[in-house]
Amino acid sequence: MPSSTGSLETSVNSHPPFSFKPHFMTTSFSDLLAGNDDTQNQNRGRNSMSQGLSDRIADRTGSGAPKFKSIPPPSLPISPLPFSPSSYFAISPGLSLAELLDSPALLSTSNSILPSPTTGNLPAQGFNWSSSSGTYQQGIKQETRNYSDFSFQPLTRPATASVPNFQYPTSTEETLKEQQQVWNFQEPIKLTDFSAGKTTVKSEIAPVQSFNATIQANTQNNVRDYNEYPQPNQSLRDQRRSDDGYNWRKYGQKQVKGSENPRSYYKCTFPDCPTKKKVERSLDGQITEIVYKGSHNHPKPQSTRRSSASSQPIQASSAAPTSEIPGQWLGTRGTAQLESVATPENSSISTGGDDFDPSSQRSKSRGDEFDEDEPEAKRWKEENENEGISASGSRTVREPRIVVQTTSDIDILDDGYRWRKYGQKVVKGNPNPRSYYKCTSVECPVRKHVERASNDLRAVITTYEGKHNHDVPAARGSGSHAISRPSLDNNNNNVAMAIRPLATTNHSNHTRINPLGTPFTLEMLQSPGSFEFSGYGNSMNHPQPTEIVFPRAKEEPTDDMFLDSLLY
DNA sequence: ATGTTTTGACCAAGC
DNA sequence: AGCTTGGTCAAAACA
Repeated sequence: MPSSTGSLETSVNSHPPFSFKPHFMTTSFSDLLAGNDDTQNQNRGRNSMSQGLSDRIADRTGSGAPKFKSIPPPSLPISPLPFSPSSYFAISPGLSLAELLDSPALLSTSNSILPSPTTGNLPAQGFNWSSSSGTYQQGIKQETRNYSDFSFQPLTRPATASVPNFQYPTSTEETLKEQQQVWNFQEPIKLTDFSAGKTTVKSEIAPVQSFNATIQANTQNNVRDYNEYPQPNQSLRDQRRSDDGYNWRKYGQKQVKGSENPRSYYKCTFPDCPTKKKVERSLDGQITEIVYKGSHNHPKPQSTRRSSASSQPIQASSAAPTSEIPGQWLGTRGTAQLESVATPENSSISTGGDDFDPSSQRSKSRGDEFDEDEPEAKRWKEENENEGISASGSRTVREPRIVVQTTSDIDILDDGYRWRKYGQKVVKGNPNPRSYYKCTSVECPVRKHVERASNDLRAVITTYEGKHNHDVPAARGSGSHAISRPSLDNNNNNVAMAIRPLATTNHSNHTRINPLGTPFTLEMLQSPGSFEFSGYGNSMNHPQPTEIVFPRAKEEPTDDMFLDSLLY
């Protein structure tokens, strides 16, 4: 292995604790629990920054016109971990599960689903993850505090429910300003891996917190008129600012098999930072997939010259944006640096340890960083809603995938079993990579692979092979998951295929962490134990380190049953 | 002068 | 053992 591996292993260990801190409300759960004033800091920062927003915009654009798509979505503030990480996963004391379930956010139906290419995502799981507490979380603290400081803090305006605000007001500036603090969590985020990261295996000290997160900005259903927003020309400088805040150095490019899109390899330029990312972009320059690996072991550079501005080609076409980048990249004419968008932070997911320090520049000023650029919420929304926009306003179907892969190769997919990813391949006839997983149980022969249908990116095909010779492993920190769910054995054929057509409604921005609203699909009926929720909207998948477990739809064919299981 | 990108070559893993 | 493929290196080119 390259030398980089070595540094990776060492640096990762120093990573800060992982935290997942959804700021569904003005005050995050964790804040409510711990009285963390980080949010306050953030809010202050945002407020202050919003004051000078117009000025900054004017300064930047020269026209005063806001540039909505030129800048990465607001990175989620990553707050320090002044207390047990478990609190990050805990539901506010005053908020019961029932309340959560009753909340509009949870109960609202949304058909906006977007499957992870590798796993279906059950929004509920994401919710579980974010809202649960339990032994697993403690385990995180104990075992993996050195790794990822994972903070998930969508800041939203006050809400009655503990869910991100997915609604996105569109027109007025006031609204936009207001939305600056709103994180439109529309992308299904799958967080599947919290197991030990392989990058730290050598250390043999403490398993490192890691996770796999797949963020899919599938927005084809949320078509918005491109002309609906200002489309100022974007200067190079501005575009350079449109990054994830980190500096990346491109160290390679490859043409991967099965895809005509070249893949670029980037490393974080910070000394000894193990973070890498792969960016795949289509021939027209649009990013089709971003895969992050590892996590930053340093705060985001404060330098005005952020990341790879250089690392990403800038397509400045003032007249005819031919290659709009999906999601946030598509925004302004010209283009974009994808990476920025894709960065876990921007996605409200951060593997990096940066920002964990409340006193860090980032923590304090993150809001500034983005707000000064533009209304984040709007941009974010657009980015998520739009898959691609041509100069004429027509859209292309884009489905950029943002995958945070950290170092672990153990996945706990949402079927309750633990899976080890042992390969990924692009098979003939389907340009979409197929992720191969093995059940991690000893001597269990079951394997499965997941791929996105070639003819319909909204469909995910999950194929199972073999039969589990064991029960569903108890969920870490809970076990309820395993308990409630019948083993795959019960009806597992040697080979089962689950095809999950994704809903194609136009309500992605309404997507919520809503296990109930997710349509039951063919997969639920066919999948031998694995029901993978997905959504265009918010969908976070998470291993089962949570106490709140949403049973698989397959097993809970009805909402009532589902609720019952949750409220037992 | 410095840092980044490009790109062909090399290496390792998987089959 | 050989082939394929993905990931990385590193020198040259570029900014």
